[in-house]
Amino acid sequence: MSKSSRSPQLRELPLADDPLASCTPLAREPMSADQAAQVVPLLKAIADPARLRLLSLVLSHEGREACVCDLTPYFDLTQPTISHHLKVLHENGLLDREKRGTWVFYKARPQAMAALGSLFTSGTLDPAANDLAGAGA
Amino acid sequence: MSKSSRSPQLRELPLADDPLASCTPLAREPMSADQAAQVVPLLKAIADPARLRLLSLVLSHEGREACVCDLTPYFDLTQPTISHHLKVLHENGLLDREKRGTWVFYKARPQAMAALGSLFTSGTLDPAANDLAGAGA
DNA sequence: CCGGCGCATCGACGCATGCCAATATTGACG
DNA sequence: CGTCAATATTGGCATGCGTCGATGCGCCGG
Repeated sequence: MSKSSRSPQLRELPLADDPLASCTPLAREPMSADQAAQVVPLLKAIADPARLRLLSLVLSHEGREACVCDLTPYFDLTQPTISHHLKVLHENGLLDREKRGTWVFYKARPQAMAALGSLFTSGTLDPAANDLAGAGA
Repeated sequence: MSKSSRSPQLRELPLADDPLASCTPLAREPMSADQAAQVVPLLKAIADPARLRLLSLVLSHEGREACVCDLTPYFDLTQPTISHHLKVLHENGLLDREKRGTWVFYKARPQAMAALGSLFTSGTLDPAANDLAGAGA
């Protein structure tokens, strides 16, 4: 029910050919538009060089947290821009935000990383790890 | 050497606190701008609902390959748009392109998925899996 | 040889996004 | 209470990107 007119010759391989393709949830079954709409914001959030590095910097920092003044010197960007990117990461549940005195600390959320990793490795999107979307805004 | 003036109180945790953060390459060490520039195009490629679903559709199809006429009916997009998205996925090494007669088949590249997954799970970016950038263009 | 079909390319349009300068806000400190 | 430091917000600008319609190209059947 997928062909248009004259169906092209298909390889009717029973799947389970190479190890990778049969275990990642992306390959288990066609992802629905709703599922995609859930995950894409997360991917968009890390699909930026500054944000990906920010995330990595926070993750590799002591206590997996860092204040803005720790992160800014790593970039050629202005402080408002860094702040903007951190906001995006926060609104998508990738970073927690905690104000301590004058400083604002951003802390990594392992669940978010797990949710992203599960796209490529583990079982289907874990709904428990998916609630991370409710963190921001 | 990272504080600005009066250093805020830091948690000097020796890391290795929870299982996840210490094993993903993003958390091992601060990602360099060059590394980010390598990975970001891949992330951008899948950070789109249509492209993510296309990738999933191909991955879950028989033989992990599909022709355009198989994919188009899943979307409310025009054929040129689908073709454009497939081109993006191809240029970033996520899909292989093979013309068989009238039809063009797009086939998943496991190495690309592995490269992406390694961001969140395995060791640092595998250079062997990274050559996938040279597939397109 | 010709008509149709599958797919790609092109050009244009509108919206989203990254960036900065300027300014506002919040908390610490005297 | 006034000032300064750290961070967030705003507004505006330029670029990027997703989308479509129109069109071009290659392959197959008649």
